Amino acid sequence: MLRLTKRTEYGLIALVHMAELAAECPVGEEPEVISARAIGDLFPVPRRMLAEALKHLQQGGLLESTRGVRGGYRLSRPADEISLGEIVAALEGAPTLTSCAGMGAASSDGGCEVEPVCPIRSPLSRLRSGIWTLFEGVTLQALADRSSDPAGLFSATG
Amino acid sequence: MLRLTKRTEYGLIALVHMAELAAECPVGEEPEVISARAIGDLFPVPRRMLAEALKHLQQGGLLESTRGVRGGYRLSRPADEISLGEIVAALEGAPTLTSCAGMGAASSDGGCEVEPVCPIRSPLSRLRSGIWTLFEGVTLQALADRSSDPAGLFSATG
DNA sequence: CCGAAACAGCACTAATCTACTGCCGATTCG
DNA sequence: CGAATCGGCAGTAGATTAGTGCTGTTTCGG
Repeated sequence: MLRLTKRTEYGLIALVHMAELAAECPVGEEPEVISARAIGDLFPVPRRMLAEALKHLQQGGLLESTRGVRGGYRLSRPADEISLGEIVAALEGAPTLTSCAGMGAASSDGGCEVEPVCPIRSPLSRLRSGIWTLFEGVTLQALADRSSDPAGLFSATG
Repeated sequence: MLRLTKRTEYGLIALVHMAELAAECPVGEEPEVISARAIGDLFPVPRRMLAEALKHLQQGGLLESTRGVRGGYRLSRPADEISLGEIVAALEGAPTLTSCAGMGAASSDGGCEVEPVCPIRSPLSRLRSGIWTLFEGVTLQALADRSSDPAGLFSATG
């Protein structure tokens, strides 16, 4: 249905919040970590699901985690070096667009019956690239910057 | 999961085929209609699902249907005047991207709990527009033109 | 040393959506 | 009148999503 999952939404909310925290932090200093519980208290999202999203983001290398009683999460990089593409990829895998996504030669899973004669395989692949490029061009910084004008989101790509 | 449905895939396959039929047709003449059965014989797709997709496209105003024994479907407009945005909208509704899609004031369905404090509502709305713009910029003609280079799909937008 | 806080990993359930099929009515050609 | 075709409705099985619970491991602080 061309929709992001809830987990991705929750992850984005957390990331945007962390980006704002980092923005308020003095340059050169590492911002404090924030726990899943703390984020869950700020936004009315299911705590457990939020933790799930944060875990995925950590595994994707976008967040650093600290364990223990004063532990929590923190952006592993500046917000302007994290792309929406990476975020979505970490949270729900690379956008596939179609079921016959990227299984070019390795279509041994008995997948797409249409493939040998599929007239939309190539153009859809290009479209997928287009969406991917769009996502790559949007940084977490741009998402977090609420003061930017509506066109500002895509400033990198035009 | 940011994926199109099978119905949309089947609809696209049919549309691309019809665009190719129209391209082979002498200028000024109306191309012959083609039945769901005929398309189903050309591509290994479930006939019934294909018919479903074609019905939606007809209801969306993208196809003209003729009933009866020699009936079938035909593009209601030239292929270069049909955008992928229209196609997707007809087949599976406008891209929502998030669950709290476009329910700005009319959020009486008890939907998004986060909405009052949601930090990603606005940027995601802009992103949705971006994807929509991308889809609007791709014509059925471009999808059907298999000889075009990979960059050709987005020639309209850059 | 011990307990509380927090991350990490696993399995499970319920609801929703998707893919697909079948049937019957209406229309049109021959 | 019969066959082919669109048109509409309902129903089923599987996959995906959303959400919850529990247990283990790490770390801080007393």
